[in-house]
Amino acid sequence: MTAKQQERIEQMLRLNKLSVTETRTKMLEMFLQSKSALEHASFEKLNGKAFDRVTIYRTLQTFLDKGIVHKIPTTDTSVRYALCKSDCKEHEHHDHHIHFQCDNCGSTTCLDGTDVPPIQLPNGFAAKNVEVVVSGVCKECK
Amino acid sequence: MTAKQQERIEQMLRLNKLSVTETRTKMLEMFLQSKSALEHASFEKLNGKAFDRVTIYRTLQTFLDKGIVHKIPTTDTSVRYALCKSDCKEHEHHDHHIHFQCDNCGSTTCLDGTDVPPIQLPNGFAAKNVEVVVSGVCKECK
DNA sequence: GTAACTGCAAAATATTTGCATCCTT
DNA sequence: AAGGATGCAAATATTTTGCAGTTAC
Repeated sequence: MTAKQQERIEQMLRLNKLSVTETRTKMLEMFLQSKSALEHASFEKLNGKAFDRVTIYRTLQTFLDKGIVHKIPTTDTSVRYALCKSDCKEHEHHDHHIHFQCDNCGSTTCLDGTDVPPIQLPNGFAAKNVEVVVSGVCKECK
Repeated sequence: MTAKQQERIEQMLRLNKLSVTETRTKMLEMFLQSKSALEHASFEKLNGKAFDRVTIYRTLQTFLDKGIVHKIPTTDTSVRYALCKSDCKEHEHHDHHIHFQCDNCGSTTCLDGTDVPPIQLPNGFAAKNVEVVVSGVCKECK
């Protein structure tokens, strides 16, 4: 990890009033380095020293609470997480981007440059958040 | 259950080469009567005789395999199911409608009349299916 | 030093599998 | 009668909780 990245991670944690620990730093490092969304299992099967199962659950929950990561909806039971953009605040997410799930390699990617089109809802429904999950074949697998 | 509904359910099952059993009939009846999507737990907490846990798992999987129901993506771990339109075939779903998840009552609804807008993907990605999940406050809770 | 974080053990939940029995065709 | 469907028991897998020891500030 570069000094710059280390700095960035520490800042993310401090901004959210979280102490800088080894587990949190390494998990955030994984998020920053990964092109696709991560799931609980991603953190368990590390080469070398793995994280404790329980700590992973708790750390992911903390990151969610603070708005550092967001969950990505899936049709399988797996829950996937990805880093939020910098303008997400606690309990106030602004992730208006599209998620892409590859049927071939199973990876989930946030397509940051792609906007979610406006959705027309029936009368009586008030939209607060829109999630778009496109599935198909990703760039790498094509 | 009306005779007409009974007839409809039997037809759904026969069309998919499934034998008409009490569990399947009652579960389909629940799907037909429910305005919102159902989850595993919905079938467990029935007044009166409940279904066996394992049978529910197996029946939902069978319905999925045959294209009778589809899964709805969620950000919590819960998996929800809703009836497919009649033109869904085995392993070939055509559910291009929007799902609405209420933050207040937790219900998930299929908005059948609402179309999914075309999504522009980055180069290299090939879309096969698009899922849109809007969350907010539903008609009933407003 | 204190509060927050982690790791182990164990409890609570959720899901899957095997097999004997029962029901639909 | 035969194959499929169900229900029970038990094996797995997943998630949560409690608590004692450790680390960050």
